[in-house]
Amino acid sequence: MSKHRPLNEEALLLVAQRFAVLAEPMRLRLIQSLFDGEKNVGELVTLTGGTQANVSRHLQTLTAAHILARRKEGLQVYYKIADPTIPRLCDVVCGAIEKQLARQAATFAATG
Amino acid sequence: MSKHRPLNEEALLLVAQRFAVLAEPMRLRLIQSLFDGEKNVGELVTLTGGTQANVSRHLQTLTAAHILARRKEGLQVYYKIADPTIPRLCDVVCGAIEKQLARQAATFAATG
DNA sequence: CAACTATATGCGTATATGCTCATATAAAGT
DNA sequence: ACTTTATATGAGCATATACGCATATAGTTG
Repeated sequence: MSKHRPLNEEALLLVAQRFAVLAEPMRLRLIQSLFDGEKNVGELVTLTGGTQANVSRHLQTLTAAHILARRKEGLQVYYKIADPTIPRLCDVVCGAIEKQLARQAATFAATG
Repeated sequence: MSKHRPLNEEALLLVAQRFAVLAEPMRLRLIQSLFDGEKNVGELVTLTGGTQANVSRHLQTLTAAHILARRKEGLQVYYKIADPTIPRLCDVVCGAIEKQLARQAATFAATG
């Protein structure tokens, strides 16, 4: 997007959609819970504190976006992070937010 | 988020909010238009094809998120990208999408 | 100060989407 | 086949937000 030629409308929508998928706290919780390896739905329900229905829905959304991958094993369904760029993406955003908060804290300390 | 300890609820909300800001096509168009330097609202209206009111609102949103910075010069207001991580962020997402589309294309070609 | 220009904003509406409850599906065990 | 367990999904509700229209504000020029 910065190194490349300007995106056409279609590509732009895809980028927006991808950001939208990552713009839900519960989905971020799920992603975070999966950073240390695959887990089944029940485990994710426990870890995130969400309801089973809601967790299942969000897992659907993340899988449809090719961010997670599904693996069925008997009654359980195991999910894992399928998109290797996700951790980097999250790191970049976290870094930006940390910097922003630090700057705000500094400004507050200086002028406040 | 991956290298760091798990985020607390508050940080998680901030990350989600930041992704949400980037999840709108018009805002991505504005960001894209600003990759080659600052522009005023009128120029951005022309470049993006949006209405003045809508462009102004989205610029507000982006500025509130500290993604853009505002500079007033007479009647005009100039905006520019203030967050240096934005281009990288967009590149990461674009790269992921390109890979995904390529993989889908390959699968389609292989299996018919 | 009146007219004009550039930008911002209040308000109403339409749409999208997250959440819950109940129920469906699928797989396993008895 | 029936029951139990794990996961998915349909329906309805509540909320968020993008957009358009009209208007307000700020700054400039005559």
